[in-house]
Amino acid sequence: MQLLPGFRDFFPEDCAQRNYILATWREVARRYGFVEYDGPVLEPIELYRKKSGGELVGQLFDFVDKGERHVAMRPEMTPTLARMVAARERDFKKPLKWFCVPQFFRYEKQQRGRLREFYQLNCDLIGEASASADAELLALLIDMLRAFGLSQQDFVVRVSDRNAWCQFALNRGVSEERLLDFLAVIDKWERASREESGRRLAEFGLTPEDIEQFLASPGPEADHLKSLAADLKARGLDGYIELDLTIVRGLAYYTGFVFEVFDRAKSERALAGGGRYDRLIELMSDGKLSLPALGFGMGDVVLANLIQDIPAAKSLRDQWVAQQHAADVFVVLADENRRPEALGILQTLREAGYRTDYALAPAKVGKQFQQAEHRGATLAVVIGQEWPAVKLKHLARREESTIDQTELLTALSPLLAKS
RNA sequence: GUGACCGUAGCUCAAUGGUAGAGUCCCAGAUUGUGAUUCUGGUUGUUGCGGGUUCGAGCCCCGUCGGUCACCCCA
Repeated sequence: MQLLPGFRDFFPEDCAQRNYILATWREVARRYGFVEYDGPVLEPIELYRKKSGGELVGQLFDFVDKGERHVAMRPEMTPTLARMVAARERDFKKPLKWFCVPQFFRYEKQQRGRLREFYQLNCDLIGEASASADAELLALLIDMLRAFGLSQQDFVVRVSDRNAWCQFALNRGVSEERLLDFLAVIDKWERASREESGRRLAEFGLTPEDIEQFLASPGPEADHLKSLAADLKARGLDGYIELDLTIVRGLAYYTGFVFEVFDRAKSERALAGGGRYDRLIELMSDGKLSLPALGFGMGDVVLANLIQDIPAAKSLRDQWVAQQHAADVFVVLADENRRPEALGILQTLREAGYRTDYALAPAKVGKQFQQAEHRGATLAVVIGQEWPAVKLKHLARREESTIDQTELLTALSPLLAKS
């Protein structure tokens, strides 16, 4: 039996690496005062038809359940979040700072950095319309990536503003109904040829020169981004962002400020992306409630690739993983006749909270030390003929002492104190 | 969904159309109570799968499944 395409087994090492990412996401989000929430993995398909539109609907893992409901595995969090907020908005003080680390499903052809199943950190800030909220979210995003050992040399946040383009277009006579079509041309600007873009722009009475000129000197339409940059400069984080108006993003619901994160080497896909969606909650609540909101998503697949590529980030991760797996104490049974005493010690150590391991089957002492080494143990306790005395050995320092077994716990604890 | 390339041991890879191999990993040993290195021995394949051509196919042809990359889009 082979795996379904785009799905993963997590063997212990993979699982530890995944958990490292999830744990770091949670730690940094909480550092910024965000609280965790979650929702169902399965939703009625209408939830996504109503909002996501276009691409995402075509990528749904959907089916009809036994109650003949048409359902879909969640491909993103924002619709669920909007529903949750709309349902109990009055129970929470504003602004809401919520995050979650859900597993998502999208029926796409898999490639590097893109699977059919993945984890994604979602951070959303709801109920605050000011630019300071935009800056706060960007600071969180930047610190999040820095927590993985990534630096200014490794990634860049490209920030943009859809409103700047909307004003630009309206000032030049583009009708309001055609704004989304116009944004789609800008979205493809970097990937399409100049001729191709020119042909599309002609429909709006514009030329590539108009676009190039605006990109070079945006004018007052981009003032919002300037105050954003000032905020980040005060935090010393301005080196991580770049103004790039070619960022527009595909999703239809973004209303203003938008951004994407890329690795500097450009060898991976986008690491994260997000922006403002000030009208979405209103749409999801059928007009009953209107709250400004913004958020971003960061997937585990591209991030894991980048961590693997950047030595500093890789070494941080490996350190974390090794520490997760390491045993504190390994009990070496040097004399089979002392097995009952050894099991007693083993149990005492475990009840004291130490990660303690031993060889299940009788084995030579040398082999048991090999196992202790392999388990990353800090200490070995040798139990044998000298009972009731035992030997306590610090494996890395290769220092051994003989003590009475009743003194074991007091002798152990200073050696295992975390530095 | 479209196109190009790829598919050999758990992993990394060899094998002019002529008996499928190496390294690594794993396991067991090297004068009966201490970790490394080393040495010795051992296990592993319907060559992704199914057809076809041929005296003979890992190799050539077709299909299929899976992977990689590009398009598309995004995490």
